Amino acid sequence: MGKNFWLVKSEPEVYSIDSLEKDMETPWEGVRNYQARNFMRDSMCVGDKVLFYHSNADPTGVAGVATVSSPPIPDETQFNKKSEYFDPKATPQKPNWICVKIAFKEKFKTIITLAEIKSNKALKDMVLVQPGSRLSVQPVTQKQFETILGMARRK
DNA sequence: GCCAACGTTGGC
DNA sequence: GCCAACGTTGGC
Repeated sequence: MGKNFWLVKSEPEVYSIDSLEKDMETPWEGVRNYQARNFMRDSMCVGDKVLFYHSNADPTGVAGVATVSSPPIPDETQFNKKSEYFDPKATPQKPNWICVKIAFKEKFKTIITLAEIKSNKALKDMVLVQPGSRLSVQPVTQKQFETILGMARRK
Protein backbone atom coordinates (compact mmCIF):
# COMPACT_ATOMS: atom_id res chain seq x y z
CA MET A 1 0.00 0.00 0.00
CA GLY A 2 1.25 3.43 -0.94
CA LYS A 3 4.39 2.46 -2.74
CA ASN A 4 3.78 3.94 -6.14
CA PHE A 5 4.43 7.47 -7.36
CA TRP A 6 2.46 9.49 -9.87
CA LEU A 7 2.07 12.82 -11.55
CA VAL A 8 -1.30 14.36 -12.40
CA LYS A 9 -1.83 17.42 -14.58
CA SER A 10 -4.41 20.09 -14.07
CA GLU A 11 -4.97 23.51 -15.53
CA PRO A 12 -4.81 25.82 -12.53
CA GLU A 13 -7.56 28.02 -13.97
CA VAL A 14 -9.80 24.96 -13.70
CA TYR A 15 -8.40 23.32 -10.55
CA SER A 16 -5.15 24.35 -8.88
CA ILE A 17 -3.10 23.22 -5.89
CA ASP A 18 -4.84 26.04 -4.00
CA SER A 19 -8.22 24.56 -4.90
CA LEU A 20 -7.06 21.22 -3.50
CA GLU A 21 -5.67 22.86 -0.35
CA LYS A 22 -9.07 24.45 0.19
CA ASP A 23 -11.05 21.25 -0.52
CA MET A 24 -8.47 18.98 1.18
CA GLU A 25 -9.78 16.08 -0.93
CA THR A 26 -11.31 15.76 -4.40
CA PRO A 27 -12.31 13.02 -6.82
CA TRP A 28 -9.95 13.19 -9.81
CA GLU A 29 -12.84 13.44 -12.27
CA GLY A 30 -12.96 14.24 -15.95
CA VAL A 31 -10.07 12.09 -17.14
CA ARG A 32 -11.15 10.78 -20.55
CA ASN A 33 -8.06 8.98 -21.71
CA TYR A 34 -7.95 5.20 -21.41
CA GLN A 35 -4.29 4.92 -20.50
CA ALA A 36 -4.71 7.48 -17.73
CA ARG A 37 -7.89 5.75 -16.54
CA ASN A 38 -6.15 2.40 -16.44
CA PHE A 39 -3.44 3.76 -14.17
CA MET A 40 -6.09 4.98 -11.73
CA ARG A 41 -8.18 1.82 -12.01
CA ASP A 42 -5.46 -0.81 -11.98
CA SER A 43 -2.35 0.58 -10.36
CA MET A 44 -3.10 3.31 -7.86
CA CYS A 45 -3.22 2.44 -4.17
CA VAL A 46 -4.36 4.44 -1.19
CA GLY A 47 -1.33 6.25 0.15
CA ASP A 48 0.48 6.58 -3.17
CA LYS A 49 2.24 9.94 -3.54
CA VAL A 50 1.20 12.25 -6.34
CA LEU A 51 2.98 15.23 -7.88
CA PHE A 52 0.43 17.93 -8.69
CA TYR A 53 1.36 19.58 -12.00
CA HIS A 54 0.01 22.84 -13.40
CA SER A 55 -0.37 22.71 -17.18
CA ASN A 56 -1.25 25.61 -19.47
CA ALA A 57 -0.04 27.91 -16.73
CA ASP A 58 2.53 30.58 -16.05
CA PRO A 59 4.78 28.98 -15.14
CA THR A 60 3.97 25.37 -15.90
CA GLY A 61 5.41 22.93 -13.41
CA VAL A 62 4.94 20.88 -10.26
CA ALA A 63 3.05 22.91 -7.68
CA GLY A 64 2.84 20.49 -4.76
CA VAL A 65 2.12 17.01 -3.49
CA ALA A 66 -1.05 15.01 -2.94
CA THR A 67 -1.81 11.43 -1.93
CA VAL A 68 -4.23 8.88 -3.29
CA SER A 69 -7.00 8.77 -0.68
CA SER A 70 -9.56 6.32 -2.06
CA PRO A 71 -9.72 3.05 -3.96
CA PRO A 72 -10.92 3.27 -7.57
CA ILE A 73 -14.48 4.63 -7.79
CA PRO A 74 -16.78 5.47 -10.72
CA ASP A 75 -16.29 9.00 -12.06
CA GLU A 76 -19.72 10.51 -11.29
CA THR A 77 -19.50 13.07 -14.08
CA GLN A 78 -20.04 10.31 -16.68
CA PHE A 79 -23.66 9.89 -15.45
CA ASN A 80 -24.47 13.61 -15.37
CA LYS A 81 -26.21 14.75 -18.55
CA LYS A 82 -25.31 18.33 -17.80
CA SER A 83 -21.61 17.60 -17.40
CA GLU A 84 -19.18 18.17 -20.23
CA TYR A 85 -17.82 14.75 -19.27
CA PHE A 86 -21.18 12.97 -19.73
CA ASP A 87 -20.85 9.57 -21.38
CA PRO A 88 -24.18 8.29 -22.78
CA LYS A 89 -22.83 4.75 -22.99
CA ALA A 90 -21.97 4.54 -19.31
CA THR A 91 -24.37 3.24 -16.65
CA PRO A 92 -23.91 2.92 -12.87
CA GLN A 93 -23.99 -0.86 -13.41
CA LYS A 94 -21.37 -0.61 -16.12
CA PRO A 95 -19.32 2.53 -15.61
CA ASN A 96 -16.78 3.38 -18.26
CA TRP A 97 -14.70 5.91 -16.37
CA ILE A 98 -13.00 5.23 -13.08
CA CYS A 99 -11.10 7.64 -10.86
CA VAL A 100 -9.61 7.90 -7.40
CA LYS A 101 -9.80 10.63 -4.79
CA ILE A 102 -6.69 12.59 -4.02
CA ALA A 103 -5.97 14.49 -0.82
CA PHE A 104 -3.87 17.60 -0.27
CA LYS A 105 -0.43 17.04 1.20
CA GLU A 106 1.66 20.14 0.58
CA LYS A 107 2.04 23.17 -1.62
CA PHE A 108 5.59 24.02 -2.72
CA LYS A 109 6.86 27.49 -1.83
CA THR A 110 7.63 27.97 -5.51
CA ILE A 111 6.68 26.00 -8.60
CA ILE A 112 9.27 23.51 -9.83
CA THR A 113 9.04 24.64 -13.42
CA LEU A 114 9.02 22.48 -16.50
CA ALA A 115 12.20 24.28 -17.61
CA GLU A 116 13.94 23.27 -14.37
CA ILE A 117 12.75 19.70 -14.75
CA LYS A 118 14.02 19.59 -18.32
CA SER A 119 17.42 20.89 -17.30
CA ASN A 120 17.88 18.28 -14.56
CA LYS A 121 19.62 15.21 -16.00
CA ALA A 122 18.25 12.99 -13.23
CA LEU A 123 14.77 13.67 -14.60
CA LYS A 124 15.40 13.11 -18.29
CA ASP A 125 13.43 9.83 -18.31
CA MET A 126 10.27 11.30 -16.77
CA VAL A 127 7.20 10.59 -18.90
CA LEU A 128 6.44 14.29 -18.59
CA VAL A 129 9.43 15.36 -20.67
CA GLN A 130 9.23 12.67 -23.35
CA PRO A 131 8.54 14.26 -26.75
CA GLY A 132 4.86 14.20 -27.60
CA SER A 133 3.81 12.84 -24.21
CA ARG A 134 0.44 14.21 -23.16
CA LEU A 135 -0.69 11.77 -20.50
CA SER A 136 -2.56 13.61 -17.74
CA VAL A 137 -2.06 10.79 -15.23
CA GLN A 138 1.35 9.18 -15.41
CA PRO A 139 3.74 7.10 -13.30
CA VAL A 140 6.98 8.52 -11.91
CA THR A 141 9.74 6.57 -10.21
CA GLN A 142 10.51 6.97 -6.52
CA LYS A 143 13.83 8.51 -7.49
CA GLN A 144 12.20 11.07 -9.79
CA PHE A 145 9.68 11.88 -7.08
CA GLU A 146 12.40 12.42 -4.51
CA THR A 147 14.46 14.50 -6.92
CA ILE A 148 11.54 16.87 -7.45
CA LEU A 149 10.92 17.03 -3.70
CA GLY A 150 14.59 17.82 -3.16
CA MET A 151 14.43 20.65 -5.68
CA ALA A 152 11.42 22.06 -3.84
CA ARG A 153 13.18 21.87 -0.48
CA ARG A 154 16.32 23.56 -1.79
CA LYS A 155 14.58 26.59 -3.25
C1' DG B 1 -3.43 32.34 -30.64
C1' DC B 2 -0.55 28.97 -33.05
C1' DC B 3 0.51 24.51 -34.07
C1' DA B 4 2.66 19.82 -33.52
C1' DA B 5 1.63 15.47 -31.76
C1' DC B 6 -1.44 12.35 -30.31
C1' DG B 7 -6.05 9.87 -29.66
C1' DT B 8 -10.62 8.88 -31.35
C1' DT B 9 -14.20 8.39 -34.70
C1' DG B 10 -16.40 6.65 -38.54
C1' DG B 11 -16.72 5.47 -43.58
C1' DC B 12 -15.43 1.93 -46.40
C1' DG C 1 -8.95 -3.50 -40.15
C1' DC C 2 -7.31 0.66 -42.55
C1' DC C 3 -6.80 5.35 -42.54
C1' DA C 4 -8.36 10.19 -43.24
C1' DA C 5 -10.57 13.66 -40.76
C1' DC C 6 -11.37 15.70 -36.71
C1' DG C 7 -10.81 17.03 -31.78
C1' DT C 8 -7.79 17.67 -27.81
C1' DT C 9 -3.61 18.60 -25.28
C1' DG C 10 -0.37 21.58 -23.86
C1' DG C 11 4.06 24.17 -24.68
C1' DC C 12 5.38 28.34 -26.46
